[in-house]
Amino acid sequence: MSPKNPSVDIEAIDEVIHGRLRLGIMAYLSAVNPASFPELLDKTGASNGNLSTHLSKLEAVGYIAQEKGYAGKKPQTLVHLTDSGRDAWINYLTAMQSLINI
Amino acid sequence: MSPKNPSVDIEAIDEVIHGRLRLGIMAYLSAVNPASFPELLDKTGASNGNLSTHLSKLEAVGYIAQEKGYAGKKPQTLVHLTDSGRDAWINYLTAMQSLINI
DNA sequence: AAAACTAGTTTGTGTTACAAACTAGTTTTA
DNA sequence: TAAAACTAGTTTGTAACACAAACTAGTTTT
Repeated sequence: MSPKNPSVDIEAIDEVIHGRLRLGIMAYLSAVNPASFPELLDKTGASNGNLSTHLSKLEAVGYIAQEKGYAGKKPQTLVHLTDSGRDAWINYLTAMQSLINI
Repeated sequence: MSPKNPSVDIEAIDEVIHGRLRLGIMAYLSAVNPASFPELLDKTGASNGNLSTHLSKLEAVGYIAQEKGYAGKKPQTLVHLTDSGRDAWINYLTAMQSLINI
């Protein structure tokens, strides 16, 4: 419950998703699931380090899962959106929509 | 854009607006313009200090203007959305929409 | 066998968000 | 008429965050 009664409910915005890069990752995964690390690098334009960090953050809250395997002899991380992540994404969209429409 | 090759243009998201509280401020001002400081406090649920800081940030980039006057003998700051701010808001909505719809 | 490339992770630094503490004036209460 | 409480903000200190550079580790090419 909000302490006041705000008509712009910014508390409803999930900060874990809201961060710009994580938002991009989630948006992309909502359409393409799973996606590889290099694919996300390319689509989001992030640096390796930054992508790695934010994937860890999304994984820590259970919105994605990183499946570390191999494509031939090269290591390949596949990033999956989890059920919980998809739920959170839907909630985020709903919250943003009601905020934007006031 | 083809649904098989979605792109996520996170650069298009205006970070000044994207911050959660600033997003709330802009969203509220897009509907109620101008709004007083206490009104924004109430509607966003922010603390005074935090609201003050973020208003300064929005003012610094020219998205809002703070008109400091009096209501009777009490000081009253009226916060106006500027034309530039309204443009930025429209652009933000557009960018978010294309990111969300992939 | 050295160089270059792929696929990431760790680390260091500047930026940001937030609330607590503060300033300044006004109204109420004792 | 003092003191307390309230309104309306601003400044400041700290913890969290974003980001890129540097690093690890293995693979392929020259």
